[in-house]
Amino acid sequence: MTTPPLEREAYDPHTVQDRWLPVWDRLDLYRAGRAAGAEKKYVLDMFPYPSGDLHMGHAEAWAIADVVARYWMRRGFDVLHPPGWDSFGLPAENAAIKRGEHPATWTYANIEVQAESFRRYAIAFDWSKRLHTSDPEYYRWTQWLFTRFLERGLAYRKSSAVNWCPQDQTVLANEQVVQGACERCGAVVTKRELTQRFFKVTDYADRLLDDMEQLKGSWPDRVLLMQKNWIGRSVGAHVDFVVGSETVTVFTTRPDTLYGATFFVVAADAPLALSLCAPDRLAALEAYREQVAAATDIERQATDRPKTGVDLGARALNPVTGEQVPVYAADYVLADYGTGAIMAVPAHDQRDLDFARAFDLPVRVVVDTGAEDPAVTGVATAGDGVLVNSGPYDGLRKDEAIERIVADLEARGAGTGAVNYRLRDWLLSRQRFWGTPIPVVHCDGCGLVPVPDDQLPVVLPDLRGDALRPAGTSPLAGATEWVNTTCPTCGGAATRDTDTMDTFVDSAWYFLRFCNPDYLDGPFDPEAVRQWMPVDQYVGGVEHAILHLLYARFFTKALHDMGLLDVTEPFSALMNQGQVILNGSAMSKTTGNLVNLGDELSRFGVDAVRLTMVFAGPPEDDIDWADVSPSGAVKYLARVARLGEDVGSLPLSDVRDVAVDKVVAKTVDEVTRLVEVHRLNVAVARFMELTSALRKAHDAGAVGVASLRDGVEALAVMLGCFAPYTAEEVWSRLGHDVDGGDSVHASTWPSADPLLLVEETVTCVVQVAGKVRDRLEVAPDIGEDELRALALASDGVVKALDGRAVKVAIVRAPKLVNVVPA
RNA sequence: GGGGCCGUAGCCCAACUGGCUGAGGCACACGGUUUAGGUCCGUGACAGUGCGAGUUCGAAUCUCGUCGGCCCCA
Repeated sequence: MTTPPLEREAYDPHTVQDRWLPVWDRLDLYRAGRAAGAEKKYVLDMFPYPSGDLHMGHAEAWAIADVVARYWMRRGFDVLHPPGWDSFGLPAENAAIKRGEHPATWTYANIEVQAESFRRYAIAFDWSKRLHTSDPEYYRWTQWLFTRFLERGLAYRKSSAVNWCPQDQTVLANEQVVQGACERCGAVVTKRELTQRFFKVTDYADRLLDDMEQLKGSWPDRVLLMQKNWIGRSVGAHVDFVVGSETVTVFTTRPDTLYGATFFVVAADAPLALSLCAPDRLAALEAYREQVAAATDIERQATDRPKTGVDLGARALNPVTGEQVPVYAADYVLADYGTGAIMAVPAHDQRDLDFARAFDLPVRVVVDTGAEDPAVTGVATAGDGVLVNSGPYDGLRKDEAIERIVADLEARGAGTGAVNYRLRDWLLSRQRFWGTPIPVVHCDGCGLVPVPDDQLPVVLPDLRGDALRPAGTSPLAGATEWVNTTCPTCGGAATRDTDTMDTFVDSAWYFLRFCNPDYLDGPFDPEAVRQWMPVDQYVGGVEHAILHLLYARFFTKALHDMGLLDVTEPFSALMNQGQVILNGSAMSKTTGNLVNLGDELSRFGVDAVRLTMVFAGPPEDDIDWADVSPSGAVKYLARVARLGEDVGSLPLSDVRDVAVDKVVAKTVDEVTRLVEVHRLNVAVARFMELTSALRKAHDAGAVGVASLRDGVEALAVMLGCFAPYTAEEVWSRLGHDVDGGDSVHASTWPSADPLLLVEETVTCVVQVAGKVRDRLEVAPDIGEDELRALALASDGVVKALDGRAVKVAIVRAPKLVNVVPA
């Protein structure tokens, strides 16, 4: 191919993009399996939601992951890097209502726009692995998996007080309620008593917690910490209190404080409060319950909130002391945590103490921590200590006491050691349209009947526009023809379940489907999954630290237990890239604080935007677009292109220049290490230094042409992972027949000749009292004594000592000697 | 209230297990190139590492305190 000469004056990135993109498409460079037989690597970004075109955040995340993917390709690994879309969800539905369309119209149009942007952005995707979760070919298998969970009792229905978003008109999982508000729309979440479907995540609480051990070091610590806190395992005991004719079990982490339990509290909104209440207190309780219903969970749990409650006129029998203590209903105890009831130990729990002081209840110290009496100070003592006022347990240390008391409770059948979790089961049903239909049929005769596998998928009916308006029940209920069906078991009249699944169900297993998205005989191809799983590098925002990552881990473990998967953890390594912000705050359409990715790409070109993204700082740091300089990246890339042109046009020769070879080897060595540990910004800095060094060598007279060519070639290969277009341009300038298949993106990562990395002399710094006074060129393997003698005799040292005696000379051969004067 | 992270030039950020008063980029200044204050090439200036103390032969790096910012849990 004859390439038009590159204009000196203007390096136009768009020309270069237009030149290479079609060539790459034809060469099909990134297909998984190209390096069949080589060790595999699976690189994955958290797949995007198709809301409009790609934005700056996408550009950062994919730029980072693409460097990793391309690096591994250059290193000879067989790399899977697939594109896909998390394409069910509310924004499509809301858009469809507004436009009077089907949600698919908006969704698939956006997917096409994003796909084209990814292509132009030069992400090294294997497009043959593309998937969309809203395709019937995909959600068929989401339904199939749901049925498996159902069969194993891992999916179930129950009635409970659930989170309800009044804006989106649907229930939400606990994980989707952030600070009391809907994670998606921000509306304040309320509670509703509804029958909903759940996944039994709590069955896996221990393993989700314990298996994090194997993720340590390759997942960010803070993500592991957040998951740990979310699961919230606490060890303690269940203790049975008898209230009237009922036995009420409480969970406590402090069974050692049973002697200090001076009252008993049930959650005001729990049904238990009503059943324990004395008849003459019912009116007061009802009034209080109304008040409580109006408060949000955040308000209820605020520590500085005045404690309120109602005396239920009942007594609870403490199984250890035989004491009868008063029973209150209060809102600081939550109905859905533990058993919804607690034994209150005001001396050693701050909230109990606050309540005791408000209601003038006794405070009895049973663990002597050495601190002052909580009844006096108002500060509960939660620390370690020795038991007092505790009958036979007096004098025991806290941990001994816990052990003994639990044993005694168990012996008497009044309690048992227990573990409690903060984690709740995952509420998966939604009252919205654009999601995976729950494949269950309601039959009067047979009850709830799962749709048989051979009748999947249960395809969404064609609803559009106003038919999708949320009304508190799923829009699917309005599709009469769709709802009315026959029972797969008895053949009689039956109705379909009208709820859809949380879109987090779709994304809890997509990484498995990616291994072979065309597989027809199951949700994923066991052979392909065995080959590619687990994901070697997962890249995504920290906002999924709990939600998606917890669900994906749960699915992986559950599928493992079903014998469908070998692995127990889906993602071996996780990287959280930062956000792209502007002028110190998040980009937002509503405030106009926004940079449009398409505009930036038009102004600076793809490579400059990609390079700016990775050069701005460590991948996990936020990038303030106002602080960085895409035009600087443009200039740098133009410099590289010119270097490629100049060096490429030198007459071929075998002459080498060891100095150049050394600089190149050193850069290759360093960049390799930097990319391995994802210090991509530093790697770019090294590229810039190498570029300057090669430029200088070239301008100095171009001896050692072979070294120069090899240097530019190595630069092109490495830079190709970051700035694929410019690198290809340079590669082609060096004489490679890209059109014929010799693309820089099919080349091999350079290796640094170890011999070139060895320095034959090292500069030894000679300090006197910590200040540099001389430098010596010494052999790298110089002996300590020899170096000490050399240093002491050096001019700088003699001068600095000025006749003073030497107390000691610290020698760190071969790099440093520090002479300490007496 | 508890726990964690961070603080390097005007700005963004490097610096392996403490060891050469510290990389790269942006912005800036000067010189050359130029019709051009643009591009390019070159040169240069700018930091003693938030502040205070300690440990050490030696501290950006370790310890303590303090100020400031961020995150998680409660």
